Amino acid sequence: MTAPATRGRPGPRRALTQDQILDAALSLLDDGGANAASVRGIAAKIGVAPNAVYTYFPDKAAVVKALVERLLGEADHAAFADRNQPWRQRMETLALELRAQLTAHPGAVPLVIGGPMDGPQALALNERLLELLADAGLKPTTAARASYLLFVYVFGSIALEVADVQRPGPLPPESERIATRHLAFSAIPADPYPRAAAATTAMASFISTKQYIWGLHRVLDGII
Amino acid sequence: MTAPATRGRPGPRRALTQDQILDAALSLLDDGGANAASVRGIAAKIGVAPNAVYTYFPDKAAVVKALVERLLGEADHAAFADRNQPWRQRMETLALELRAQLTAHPGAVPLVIGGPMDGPQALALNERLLELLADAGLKPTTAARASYLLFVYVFGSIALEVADVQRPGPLPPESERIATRHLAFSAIPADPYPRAAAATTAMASFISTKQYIWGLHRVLDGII
DNA sequence: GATATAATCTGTACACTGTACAGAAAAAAA
DNA sequence: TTTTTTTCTGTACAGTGTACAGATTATATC
Repeated sequence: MTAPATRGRPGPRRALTQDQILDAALSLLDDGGANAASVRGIAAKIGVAPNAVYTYFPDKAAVVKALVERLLGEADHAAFADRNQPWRQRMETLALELRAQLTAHPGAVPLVIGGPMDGPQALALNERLLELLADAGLKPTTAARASYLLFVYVFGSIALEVADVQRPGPLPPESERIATRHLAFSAIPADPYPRAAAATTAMASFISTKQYIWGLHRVLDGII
Repeated sequence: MTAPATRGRPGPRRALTQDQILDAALSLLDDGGANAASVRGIAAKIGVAPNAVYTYFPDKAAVVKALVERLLGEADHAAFADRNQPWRQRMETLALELRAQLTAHPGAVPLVIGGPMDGPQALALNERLLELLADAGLKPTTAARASYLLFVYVFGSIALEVADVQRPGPLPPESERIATRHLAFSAIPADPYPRAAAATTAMASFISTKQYIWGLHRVLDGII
C-alpha cells in the first residue's frame, strides 16, 4: 500500500516512510496542540534535516491532508457495517467511534475540519452512511442530504468540544472538563442572560457523551 | 462604549482604537484567508510599528477573540427577537442571518470555531435561542440542550461550507461553488463508492442555502 | 566493470511570524 | 518646571514554511 513507488530508479534508498512522518506529526499534535506540527519539529523528531520532509510530501498542507486521511481511516468501519444490527444502533456506534477517534487527538481536530473532506476516507465514511441510511429506508437523495447533515453534526460537535479547551495535550476526562465549564459558567450574570444563568449546570455538561448522543437522536428523529 | 479608559493619566494620546485594529484584521482576513491577519500586517495596514498593536491587545489571541465577538455581535438580533412571528420563522431568520454574517468573512470562520464560544455575544446569541425555544414550548433544560444542538448545527454547517473552498478571498457565489464541487465529485469512482457516485449532483449542492435550511428543519423536527 | 543518470538528504538562505526589551516622545500631575 | 506615566518605535530573537545548490548514493546503460 504505502510501498515506495520509486524503486527501480537511481538514487539512494529512502531513509524514511510517509508513515513515520505522519507518526511524528501526530505525536507533536498530541502534546503540543494544533500548531505544534511544524515541518522542523517533525524532521527533528525523526532525526533528519527539515527539508528532507519535502521528499515525501510536496508541502506541509499535503502532510496535514494525509494525516487527516489517516485519522479518518482509523475509525473501525467493521462495527457499523454489520447489517444485522438495527440501523440506529449502527449509527450510534459510528458516531461514537468517530468521536472517540478524533477526541483522542484534539490537536488534529482543527486540521480535520480545516480542509475539504473529500479524501478517500471521507468518501468511504460517506458511503457507509449512505448504506446505513438506505437500510433505514431513505431514498437515495434524502439519504445523501441526511448523510451531509450527520457529517455536520458529528464534526461540528467534535469541533466545538475540542475548541472548548485551550491547553494543549490530551483532552482531560469529561468530568474534569465539565467541572471547568461549570466554574466558568457560574460567572454568567443573570441580568443580561437570565435563561443562561438559570441553566449553567446543564450547559456545563454539553460537551458530554450524553449530550452528544441526545443530539444525534434528535437529528435522527428529524430525519425519521 | 469603546472609550479610551486611559484619559486623565499621563502619556501621549492614543493614535489608534481597538476598532481600527479589528477593521484592519478583518480586512486582511477577507482578502488573504485565515492566516493573513498577522500582527505585522495589521500594523502595516494602519501605518504603525508592529508592536504598537500590543498597546491595545495583550497578544494576538486577544485580537482574534475580540474580532470573533464583533462578528457574532454584528448579527442583527432584532429580527428574530420579534415574538409576534412564529418561532420556526424566527429560528430560520436567526440561522440565515448568522450564516450570511459569517460566510461574508470566510477567513474569519476558522477563528470563530477555533476557540471557546463563551464571550458576551455568544452568550447573547444563546440567550436569544433559549427565549425562542421557550416560546416553542420547550422546558428550560430541554431548551438548553436544543440550543447547544443548534449551535453545533449552525456553526458546523458554516465551518464545513467554508472549509470547502481553499482559495482565500470572498466566497464565490453559491452556483459557482456548486459547479466546482460537481466537477470534483464527478471523479468519484463507482467501484468503492457506488452510492456516492450515484448522488454526485445532490452532494455537490450541499453547501447551498437550500440544504442549510433543510438540515435546520430536520433538526427542529427532531427537537419538536 | 566503468560511466552516466537520477533520486535522496544536508546546508544555507530568505521572507515571514509573534513578541520581548529598551528607549524616545508626549502629555498630564505634582 | 519637574516628575511620572503612557504610547509608540527600533531592534532583536526564536520560530515558521520552503526554495536552491551541492554532496552522496544507488540504479540503468554502455
